[in-house]
Amino acid sequence: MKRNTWQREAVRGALDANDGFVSAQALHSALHSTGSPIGLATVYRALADLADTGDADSLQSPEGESLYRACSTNDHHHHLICRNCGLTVEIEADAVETWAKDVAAKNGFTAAAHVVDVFGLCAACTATAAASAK
Amino acid sequence: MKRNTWQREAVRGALDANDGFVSAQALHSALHSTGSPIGLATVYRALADLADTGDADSLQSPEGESLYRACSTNDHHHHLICRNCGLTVEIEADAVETWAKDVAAKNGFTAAAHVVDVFGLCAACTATAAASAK
DNA sequence: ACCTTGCTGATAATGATTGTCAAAACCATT
DNA sequence: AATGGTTTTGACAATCATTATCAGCAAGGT
Ligand SMILES: [Zn+2]
Ligand SMILES: [Zn+2]
Ligand SMILES: [Zn+2]
Ligand SMILES: [Zn+2]
Repeated sequence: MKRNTWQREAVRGALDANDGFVSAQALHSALHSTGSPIGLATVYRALADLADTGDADSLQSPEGESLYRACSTNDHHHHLICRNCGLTVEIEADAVETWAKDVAAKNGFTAAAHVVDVFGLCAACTATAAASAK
Repeated sequence: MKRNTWQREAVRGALDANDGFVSAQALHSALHSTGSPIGLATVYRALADLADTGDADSLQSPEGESLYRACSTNDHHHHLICRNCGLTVEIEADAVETWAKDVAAKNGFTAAAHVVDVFGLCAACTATAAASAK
């Protein structure tokens, strides 16, 4: 049976309080800074659970770290992520969905899944970068 | 200045000899098994170089490992990868390219890059899986 | 051949993630 | 509210890929 613990709530809450994708380590730090004594391993476990049940999305950062996010919908969708501040925009892309399905089928592949993420600099970070570059 | 060493050639050659994406570790093992005394750190460095110069493509496996591949073209393209045997098919997707550019621009993002990969089971592996499942 | 300087490789260090396991927390039941 | 079977936790060790060190080697220009 699956039990309810304050630790799980804490992780879920911390995820919700965050706009963009966060690493397990970052989330653990954030929780600690608010006085929570939650353990690191527990944060990892809670995040893995949330990802399993579809309550959170996860992806690999370009550096290979696992990042997690609580999304507004549990429907399949993708993300546009600021590589500087982590700001994330959820995006739908029916065109990409059908394209992925087609290209897999045309090549005889089954059980196809896909990874589609766009990384960039958000408007705010772009402005900051331009200012500091002068 | 950039020097030519047999180590670099060895890594490039080993990459070429391989159909799909490989990890640095796997490539190092493969080289060792052919009697090459090349060092692990050197394999990592050579692969990073090849990826930098566009002579190799790299991506993060779903498990977070960095994988490399020598592609037939150095033009921008994506991959359809068998998650069982590693067979890789290079795919172009102009539609996806413009979509990625558009979605970034429409949200005020600059310096946009994207990660687009399709994972599945190739025809051969699908057949094998079906047979053993019976 | 000589010299300068980039390259190599054995090894240590790093850093994220997972495994361990006794103690603590849950929760249905008494 | 106390009990007991089970799950979860958390401090810490263990993994595992990747990177940093740094002294010795070698590529290329002279
Ligand atoms: Zn930003
Ligand atoms: Zn999709
Ligand atoms: Zn296959
Ligand atoms: Zn592309």
